[in-house]
Amino acid sequence: MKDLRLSKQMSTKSKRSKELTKKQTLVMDLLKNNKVPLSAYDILDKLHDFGFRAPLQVYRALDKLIELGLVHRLETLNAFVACQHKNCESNYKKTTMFTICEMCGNVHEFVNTGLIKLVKFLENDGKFKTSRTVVEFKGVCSACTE
Amino acid sequence: MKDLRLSKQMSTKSKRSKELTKKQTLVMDLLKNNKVPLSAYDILDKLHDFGFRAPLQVYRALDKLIELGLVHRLETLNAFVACQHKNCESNYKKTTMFTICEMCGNVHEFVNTGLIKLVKFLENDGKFKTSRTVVEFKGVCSACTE
DNA sequence: TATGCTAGGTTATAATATAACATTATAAAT
DNA sequence: ATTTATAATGTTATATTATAACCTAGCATA
Repeated sequence: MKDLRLSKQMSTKSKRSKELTKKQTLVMDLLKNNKVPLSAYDILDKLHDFGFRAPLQVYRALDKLIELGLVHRLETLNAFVACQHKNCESNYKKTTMFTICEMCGNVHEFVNTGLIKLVKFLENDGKFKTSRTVVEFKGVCSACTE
Repeated sequence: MKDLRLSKQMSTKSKRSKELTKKQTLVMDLLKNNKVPLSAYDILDKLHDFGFRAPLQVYRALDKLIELGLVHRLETLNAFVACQHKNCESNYKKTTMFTICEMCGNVHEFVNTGLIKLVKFLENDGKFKTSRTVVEFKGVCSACTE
């Protein structure tokens, strides 16, 4: 026989910490289905018929998704992509890197241990306590070079 | 006796490749005298009495200064700083890194060989030809941690 | 039921950046 | 000296990105 109380607790916790709201899910799914980054206003346009009527609705959903590590913001594009890892859970959530092809717009996300070491070095040295890293390589991908 | 022709040639060449225009110099000097980054509109305000009347005048000067490696754009701030090296001449012009203190606004620019190696690795591998790197560490500097 | 918290709705506006087009200055070439 | 090409400048309008302010609703729990 099920323990309803525990079950309820868990579902509550689950709802609070993991489940996305309807709007958050719409934005997440849209980004997952796009290889290239989308701007907030791209998202607003594409989701207009699903109840997004104002930029703030998009930005609020994005804020939450970014906080959860499910989405990353590309600073050089003012645009957003779904995380290409298994949700950037772990430590690397804020230590990820991107190549951004200026020809085709494709973005590749990767992790590099050197960067992580550098962040630790800065902190151990007492110089700088990093809360977020932004690493973006702009250039041309191999497909577009040929 | 001086060779005036040569002298003239040199001054010409100098003018073309190195000397800044009046407006470019005004922006450069302003940035050099500010420890913290300035936005384009900060610059517009501060230089209004020196003939800057529209954003485009600021952006054009900035474009040139950035092209020359005298100024860097901080993507996470939409703001601009004078280069802290000897003008980022060499190879490192586009491979520089920043720590940005979110408490006091101070910015520190530095070069890291690991980053340069990573760029070369990406390229040698045929994966990605980088034209520009953006590396910004957001966090708290040592002065603000105490 | 009261309380607090998170999410959502809406309007207006702030902040950042560029388009388009006309004019001027400069250096090099003839 | 005049022409030509290039870079810089001036100006107005507009595009793009992001947030403020304020209000309402749902939901969990004390």
